[in-house]
Amino acid sequence: MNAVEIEEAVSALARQPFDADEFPYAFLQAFGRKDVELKRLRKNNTSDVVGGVLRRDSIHIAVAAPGEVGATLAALRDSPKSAANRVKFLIATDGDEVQAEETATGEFRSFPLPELDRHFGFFLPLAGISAVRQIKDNPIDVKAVGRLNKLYLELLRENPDWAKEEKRPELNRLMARLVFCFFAEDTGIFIGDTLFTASIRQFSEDRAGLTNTDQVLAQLFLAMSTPTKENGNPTSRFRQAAGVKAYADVFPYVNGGLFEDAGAVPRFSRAARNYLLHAGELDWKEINPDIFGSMIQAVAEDDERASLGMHYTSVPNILKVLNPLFLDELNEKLGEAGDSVRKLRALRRRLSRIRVFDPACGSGNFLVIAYRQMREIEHEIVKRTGDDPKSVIPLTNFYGIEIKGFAAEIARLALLIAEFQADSRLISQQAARSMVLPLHKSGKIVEGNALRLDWLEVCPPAAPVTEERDLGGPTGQLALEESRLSDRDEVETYICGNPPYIWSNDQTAAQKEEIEISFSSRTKGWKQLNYVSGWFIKAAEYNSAHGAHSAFVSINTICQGQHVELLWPSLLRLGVHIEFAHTSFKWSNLSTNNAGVTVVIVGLSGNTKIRARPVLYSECENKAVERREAENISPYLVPGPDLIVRKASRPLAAVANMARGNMPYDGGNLLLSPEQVTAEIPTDRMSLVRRIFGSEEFIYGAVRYCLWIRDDVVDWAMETPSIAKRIGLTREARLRSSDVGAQALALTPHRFREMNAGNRLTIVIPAVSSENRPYLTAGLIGASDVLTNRNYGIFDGELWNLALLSSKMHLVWIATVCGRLEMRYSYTNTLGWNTFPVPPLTTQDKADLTRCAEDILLAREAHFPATIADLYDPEAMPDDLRRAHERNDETLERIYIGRRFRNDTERLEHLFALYTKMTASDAGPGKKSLSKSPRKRKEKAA
DNA sequence: GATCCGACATAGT
DNA sequence: ACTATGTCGGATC
Repeated sequence: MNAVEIEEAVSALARQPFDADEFPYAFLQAFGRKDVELKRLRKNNTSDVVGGVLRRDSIHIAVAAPGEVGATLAALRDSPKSAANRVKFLIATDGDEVQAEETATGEFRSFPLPELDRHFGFFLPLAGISAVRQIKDNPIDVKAVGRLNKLYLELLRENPDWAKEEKRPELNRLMARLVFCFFAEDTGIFIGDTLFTASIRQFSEDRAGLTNTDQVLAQLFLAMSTPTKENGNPTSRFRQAAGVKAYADVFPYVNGGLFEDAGAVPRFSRAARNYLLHAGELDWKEINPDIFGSMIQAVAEDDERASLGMHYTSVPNILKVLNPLFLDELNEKLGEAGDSVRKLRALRRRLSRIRVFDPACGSGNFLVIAYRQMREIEHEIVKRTGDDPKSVIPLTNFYGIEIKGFAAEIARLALLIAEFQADSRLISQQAARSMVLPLHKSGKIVEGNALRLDWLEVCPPAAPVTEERDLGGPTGQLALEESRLSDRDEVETYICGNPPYIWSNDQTAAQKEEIEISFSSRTKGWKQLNYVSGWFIKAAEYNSAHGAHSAFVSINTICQGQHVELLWPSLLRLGVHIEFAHTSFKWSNLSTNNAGVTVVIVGLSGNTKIRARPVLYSECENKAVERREAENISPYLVPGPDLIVRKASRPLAAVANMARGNMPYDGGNLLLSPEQVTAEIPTDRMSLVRRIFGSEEFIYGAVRYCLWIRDDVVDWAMETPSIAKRIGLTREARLRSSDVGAQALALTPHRFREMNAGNRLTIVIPAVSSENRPYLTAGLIGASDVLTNRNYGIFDGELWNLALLSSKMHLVWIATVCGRLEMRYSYTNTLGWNTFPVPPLTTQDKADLTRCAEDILLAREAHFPATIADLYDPEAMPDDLRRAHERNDETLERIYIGRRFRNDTERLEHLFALYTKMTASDAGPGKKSLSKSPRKRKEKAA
């Protein structure tokens, strides 16, 4: 259940007659507990309080005798079972009053039962939704979205023609208008705090099956789009001429684009009318334009309705972008200005010339937060100078591109609401009301595809702000004056946002084409770029040509592995630099079903820098954010030069070759459990069975077998029916695949896609493994064992290679240049092993390293049967194994520089330097040519 | 013929 | 429902 559904269920419960026996279960049910769970709870209730029900890790709830609520809550609190079962909430009610306590915080609430729905945010953790302050104290956003969603669906049901593409904009506009009207009547923008809802209730009829709500709404909208004599200019068509009826004439002129014309209104069924009135009953004053906006976005999108838009960027994450991008610097300037009126006024002028542009703006979160923060700074300036408090920050300085029409509409509205709220809060309610109408121009939000639009047309090259404001809105006069005073001031542009991430395999043809347009002339590998790359290149182009600065939240792989060589040369060639960055952190917002993705934030400069030193932020274990200054931040988001490690098909250093394991591509038919081996494979065919290792088998010691059938023994293998059957099933599975490569493999169904194996021994390294272990866990498997594609192997290689793989040096290298799965290490031969810089090794070096590798293996063996996972548990790594690794590191690092490295930073610096040297001598003075050598290409063509 | 990747996937607890 | 930690196979080179 999402928050909206829970709100509805809780409201329903609050209205129901009180049933003492059932209430605890009904309560749990309202918070999304499943029927099976409730059934189990009824049978097996461990509460020791009379009338109590206890659910482990969740709640201890009891129905009290009339008037005994306080005593019952105390009993719940004192019950040893509450603590033992780590209960989150204690609740007691007698049917009239409710008392509740959150155990973790001690927060206490007491309220009449019918008001339960007002407090549902308090209990949201019961449903696994961690309540952020704003939602907890202010469930209005959730309620509002739920009710609008109902209305939207009902309107579509009643007016199927409005679901068509060409009608959608009108429906979107209608919803935005309604939100504005609800907001306006609750904030005193309309005179009388129920003017809008009451007018509808009063003047629209409610007869069975028929309402004229649409006509009434059309009248009200007509009034709001038509000037009165006082505020119209002489050419306006005034109310009377426009045919505005008397009951609508009490509404003010609003226009501002939102009410540009009367607009069409769809038919309202009786239910739709009720939903409309019901929505109007909420108190819209406290709406959060950011939260509400991102949630309401889902109302109009079929694919998002299930999650109800809980995937928006949270305010803390938005600030991680905006603060280093420009807000920190403004606050710094504010501090420096002190009480100097001249400096303060200059800073205020600067604020009026800052443009914020989000080319993936959704419902405008980033823009709204940026606006709010800028208003706070301006407010502080005004407090110190005593100047006119009317804001000089025009909404027209806020630009956006959004592909979904409804979201774009909401973004414009959200900015207007944010402005009104800022005026109310920072100046006065009265001033806010007097300034708000008629609405002036909101942010310039363009509906369209950001990768196909010309950003310069959306947000034209910096020019002084001289935009005529609509009929002297709140900031118009002052903004004009200011801009006249300071035409020579520079306009600053900051690009920000959270664009969509789609990896190359999941992109649609259209999306691929968009990437092609931006990248095909820049890089060969554009087909493998993540969709988000499109925003980076367009921002870099804009920055570099117009001195803007940009910062995006992005999937972290943009700064890892192959992406670095695919994307970053194109960016760096434009002369942009990483001005600040935030290293990987896990995406999170209010949602229970958070997107499973790890992100970075990358801030790009224009071709001039505003900061002397770039700043690198990273989240420590305790969630605090560490701030480091650096000479330069590399595309890998580590301090260091803009060095890019490119895939190599052979090792640069004189080390063994590494190949990938073997991909089954078998629908599970070539793989066997030990039981299947005993049951299906006759003893005289056991030579066809080998033990096979994926990452998991290697790390956890799980046992799995496979059919390993060389071409010369296929016929002999096929004699056994159970084996023949498995081969047949493999053929079918491969034929079913949509992949042409897989279908070709159907011709050799006895084979894995590859058949790589060692004759003597194989050095193994898992493709994906936990980042929590102190070393990469390479090891050995036997002569007859084989690998799946989840491992890389050095077949029949010398043991000193294992010493390299097991070293801190290698870990540091892999952690930096290879890709990651979330935070896991994602090892690859071409990026990690073949590029690993190793100095030339003497025979003695190799002998020393071989001994080190043997010692590591011996230390592991001493703990038989501990698995690799046991041995490298970060908390419990055995001392002798740790010492063996220490000796290995000591030996290897002496080979590099004659002593131990002081830390990982020094290790990485040295490795990068060595890499530069090795690639320079390798590719000659022309430096790395992107393509293969001419000779090789010819070979390929032949 | 060989691969890097995943607004992830899934087994445990 | 979190937490921990790696499957699997495809479009692409």
